Amino acid sequence: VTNNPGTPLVAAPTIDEAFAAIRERGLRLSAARRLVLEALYAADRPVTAERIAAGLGDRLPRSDLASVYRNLETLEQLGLVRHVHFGHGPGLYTHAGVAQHEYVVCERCNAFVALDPAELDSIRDAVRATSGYEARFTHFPIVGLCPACRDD
Amino acid sequence: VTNNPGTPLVAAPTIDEAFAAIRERGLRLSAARRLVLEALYAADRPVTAERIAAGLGDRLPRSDLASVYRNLETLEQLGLVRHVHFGHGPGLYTHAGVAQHEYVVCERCNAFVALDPAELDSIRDAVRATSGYEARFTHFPIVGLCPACRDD
DNA sequence: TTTTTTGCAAAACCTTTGCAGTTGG
DNA sequence: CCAACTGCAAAGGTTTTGCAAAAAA
Repeated sequence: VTNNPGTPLVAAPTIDEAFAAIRERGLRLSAARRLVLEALYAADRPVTAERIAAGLGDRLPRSDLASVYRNLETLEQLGLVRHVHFGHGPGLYTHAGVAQHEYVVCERCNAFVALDPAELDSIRDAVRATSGYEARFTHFPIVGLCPACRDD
Repeated sequence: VTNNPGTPLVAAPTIDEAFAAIRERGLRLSAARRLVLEALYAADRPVTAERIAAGLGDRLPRSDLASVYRNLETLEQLGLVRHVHFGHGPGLYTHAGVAQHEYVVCERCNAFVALDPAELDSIRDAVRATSGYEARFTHFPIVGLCPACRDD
């Protein structure tokens, strides 16, 4: 099972479409795997593996952290999950059932904005003009100071 | 001893100015501490703490990893050292004896370009216009695909 | 039934911390 | 001399891996 991250089988899948995609790949929809997706769709914002394993603070059944990590990896290969790194600290995972967001994060207070890729095209253009690189802010976001922190 | 990272006592210090800055703060120029700076100035590109402790592959004496980390932190507080995170993997440290570089890194092959902050002003402007955030790419770089990797 | 997946334990990896002994000034 | 610093060892936080038992299809 290999698939490029960011290349979902289904664009912006609902949770049921995600379940179907798992079966279509010949993978099993185990309780633990379903729970990971349920947590991601319930949180609907980037969350840590730890928090998923804790059932989002016991709103859902708890599960084993190692299995959560394994399932997140599998689901990411299927394009059903993505993860992003906000500065130091653990990675944050989201379901792919939203437009493929890119992020701008505050280095100081961790406040973030999630933007549609199209909104960042002017930034991407500026990066391309300056460096020749094709920037993507889905996995590693733009880091800086939010308006509040900028003014101390 | 506290100082904002990125606020060096001396702008773009030579290694000898760095030595002097340590003494001016009442701190000691121990052998281990000198070695950290010598490694950073010898490498002249971002390197891991591990590699510093290994004497850049035995080009310099080896030293203790924990002490290297402690010294890097101290030196960073003095504004003589900075560190940057290129994707996953260990942090990379540089001396501050160059213009305060900002980085653009390839997510795939790790190739990077170090740019002077002024060169990134158009990018910073685009980020400010899009998000209101004041972007800095010194600690967390812009991540994307380099020209070679973009074309597979 | 058979292959995948789980749960637990252990390890891997990077970084920090505690502490007794050493050293720089 | 004495605070600052070191080296070593141990722990902390995040993620991965090995393996026998359990469960999905």
